[in-house]
Amino acid sequence: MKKNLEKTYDPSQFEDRIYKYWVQKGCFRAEVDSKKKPYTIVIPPPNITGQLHMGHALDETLQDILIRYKRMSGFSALWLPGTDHAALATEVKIVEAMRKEGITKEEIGRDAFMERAWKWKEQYGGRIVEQLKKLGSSCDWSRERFTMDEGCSQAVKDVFVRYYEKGLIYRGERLINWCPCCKTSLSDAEVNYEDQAGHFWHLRYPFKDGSGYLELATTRPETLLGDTAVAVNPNDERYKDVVGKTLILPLVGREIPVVADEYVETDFGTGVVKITPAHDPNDFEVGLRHDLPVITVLTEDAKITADYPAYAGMDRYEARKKIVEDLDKGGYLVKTEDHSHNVGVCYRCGTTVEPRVSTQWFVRMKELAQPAIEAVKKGDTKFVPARFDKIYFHWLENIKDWCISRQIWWGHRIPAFYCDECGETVVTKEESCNCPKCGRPMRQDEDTLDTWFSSALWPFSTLGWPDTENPDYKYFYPTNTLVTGYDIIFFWVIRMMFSALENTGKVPFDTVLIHGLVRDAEGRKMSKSLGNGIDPLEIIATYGADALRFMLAHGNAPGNDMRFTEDKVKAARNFANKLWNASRFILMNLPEDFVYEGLPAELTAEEKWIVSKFNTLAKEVNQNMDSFELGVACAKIYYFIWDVYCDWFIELAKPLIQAGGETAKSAQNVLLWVIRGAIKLLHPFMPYITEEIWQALSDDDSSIMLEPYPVYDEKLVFTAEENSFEKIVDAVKAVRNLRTQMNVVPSVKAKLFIETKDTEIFSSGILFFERLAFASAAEVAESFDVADSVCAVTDSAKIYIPLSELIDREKELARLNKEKAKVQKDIDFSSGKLSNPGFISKAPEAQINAERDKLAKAQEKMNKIEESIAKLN
RNA sequence: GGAAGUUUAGCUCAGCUGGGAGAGCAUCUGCCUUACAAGCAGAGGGUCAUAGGUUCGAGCCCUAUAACUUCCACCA
Repeated sequence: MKKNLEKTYDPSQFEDRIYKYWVQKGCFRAEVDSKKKPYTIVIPPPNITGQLHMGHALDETLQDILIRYKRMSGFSALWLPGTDHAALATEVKIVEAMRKEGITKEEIGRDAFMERAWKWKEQYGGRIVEQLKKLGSSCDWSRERFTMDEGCSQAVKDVFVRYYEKGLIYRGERLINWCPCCKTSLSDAEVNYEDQAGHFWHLRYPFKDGSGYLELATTRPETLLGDTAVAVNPNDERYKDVVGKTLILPLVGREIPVVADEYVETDFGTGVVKITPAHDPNDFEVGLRHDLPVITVLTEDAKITADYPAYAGMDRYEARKKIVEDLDKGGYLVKTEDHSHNVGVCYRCGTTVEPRVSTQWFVRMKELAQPAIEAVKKGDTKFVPARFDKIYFHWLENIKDWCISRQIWWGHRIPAFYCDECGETVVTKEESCNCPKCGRPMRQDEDTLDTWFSSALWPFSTLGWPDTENPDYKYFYPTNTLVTGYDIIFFWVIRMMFSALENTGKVPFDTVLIHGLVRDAEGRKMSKSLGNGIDPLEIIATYGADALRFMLAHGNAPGNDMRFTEDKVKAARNFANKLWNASRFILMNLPEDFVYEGLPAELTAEEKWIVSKFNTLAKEVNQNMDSFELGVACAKIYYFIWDVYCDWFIELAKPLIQAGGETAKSAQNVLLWVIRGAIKLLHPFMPYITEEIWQALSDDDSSIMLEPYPVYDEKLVFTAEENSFEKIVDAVKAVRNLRTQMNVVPSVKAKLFIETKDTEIFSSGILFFERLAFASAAEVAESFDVADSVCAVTDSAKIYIPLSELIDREKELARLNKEKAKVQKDIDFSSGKLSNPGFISKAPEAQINAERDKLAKAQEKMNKIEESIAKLN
């Protein structure tokens, strides 16, 4: 079995090689297997425009940990990968690239543009996938999907037609969010709000009858051109008399009414609002209530329309300036105030969104939202952590209809056809169609669908739906865990929920594991504009994917943000190095002809000690993993490997190996058994190093990925009597501690006299004292009388160290008294608790017994300390 | 305006259904002990934001307060 490991841990030497090995061996492939339970994760498909960032790295790491854990735990575990066409984001990038070449998309036309876009996809779409592989992601690449591949596109059409036939989709003229730069509509979720400094212009509109003016305030004077009314609150005493009167719109001369509407706040501004139904969502609603005309004054790129010659062609901000000027000249401007307000911007290009009236397709949300709310209320789908269900409910309960049509080309074209002759509309899955009324060829809708419309179907469209007999769909759907950041609950999780319930009748997943953001060391969001982003690929190149993964998983709780610091990655790399060297030590100390036989039937006390600790670890790790406490599981494995296995058991094993013969052989088998188990537990977190070590420790080329995950084993539970090695550990610690306090350098060895009732255990541990407690020799007896010595005390032993030349009676007395005070505190605490009638009568029995046990041990220790003090006096 | 989160050692953060506060980094002391100085052995450091309450017992549960962060809505 002996294969050597390189002297230093260098992940760049093996990570890529191992990934290839896994792929070649088909380790990631999930099979439909009726003998196994399925476990499915669908990847949140990264955009084809994307480059791997820390957010992806965290998201993929968590998914890979889960999928590897489940795969090793005997599930048929499918992690289904793929990418998203990212309609608008991609189109923006392509248009940008074309602009540099001096071409516009209108010039080349739709077909040529699509050809170019597909080429772009071929060129860049694979990049992010290759980057995912660097992380060690164990996706089933044979099932890789794309939101615009044939199957997904089919599902999109199918759902659209289904919704249409059920009346869940409609087309209509509404005021929608419009990006004048991307020249498309946006859904509510695609608008971000930011604070902008602006002005508040107080204007006065004259009454037609010459009876003076009505003063109002606005942040957008340029929309005055589209005003069709002025509104006041019906309960506002100040304006009671003006309701119903007519005003003359300055600069335009249009006659507009004063209407009364509850929407107007009496105590904001002057209590008078100009109403521009075509360019403000609230005004639009007011307009509907009062049957006001809707006058669009801005073109699709936010310039004043030709209807207003004085301003025609001016950009909205240019027009604003000019109109304010003109208002001032005309005596309509009362004053200008500074005012900061929230402005909606396009989530892709950051341009200020312009509300605009246009004909769009909408999904009727009320009916769809209800089952999605109920599914989470019933617990069919759970959020981890649970608090995120509040955000989910809040959004769904206040949801408005979803604008799904986009005026761009890259995406799924809306499967609706219109007859230019008779105005008939047909929605169909067919590529083209003729008018059912007049028989003429129909014209397909020019628009495409919101990119999230196809993402919403991802959990089932990727598994073969709408073919509900598809074996993958039948076996792997519904999926199990969805892992994503809290920032896309609205965009994606909610839409998957209602889409799945409506179309498949089932929730798409049983658990949504939410993680936070990876921030920079100062806690700021990583962003391109700040330039504070850290490239995961660079970190991988320097420290290895295992170190990055471990860092991302370690000590992070679900839903919480984390800060990225290189120090944390270094700590993770150091841990990998530690494990690497421990493995190297084991290999170095195996004889040439060694054959691993597994856990020996007879175990020594120290072997039972480590086996028992490992068994407990396996139990806890499984529990933590099952409840998504990955960070906790990770920390426990770290602690076990470093602080228990390396710092204690390997040190204990050294003298055993030196002893040779059966003692050595047993120790070597236990060393191997535990490390093999430990790296299996660690494998989901650090897949590469554990595989590399596994293969070095194995005779064949089997993969650790295919090993069963360690679980708690009842047979490895020992009695308290058998598990007494902890007493030696305590004693060694006490001796070390004492020596440090006495400033004894390690090179000074001393003989130990161990006074204890547990003579058998301590006798068998003598060699450990020599090795770990700087002892030249050790003697064990029930009683000693050692002159001129200092004394280390535990609850089970008193250890005399004759270091006469170092002993200062006064100092030793002070030290023992300090120790005594500490133990006295323990005694007071426990006895106080035990003499509390409330505690005795109400606390669980196990708790009481544990307290009694603690008290007994403390008293034992106290007796020993008092003896030592007495001896000094 | 509504909601959520955070507040624990100098820094970054864990702490599972309530049972004497933990890690990493940093600091201090001593060690090149034949796997590892990316290391080993020790040490110091916390009124768990504040004030109440529930409980035999509270970092954890309840109420209020404060500071910070985020999300949603949005008043022209």
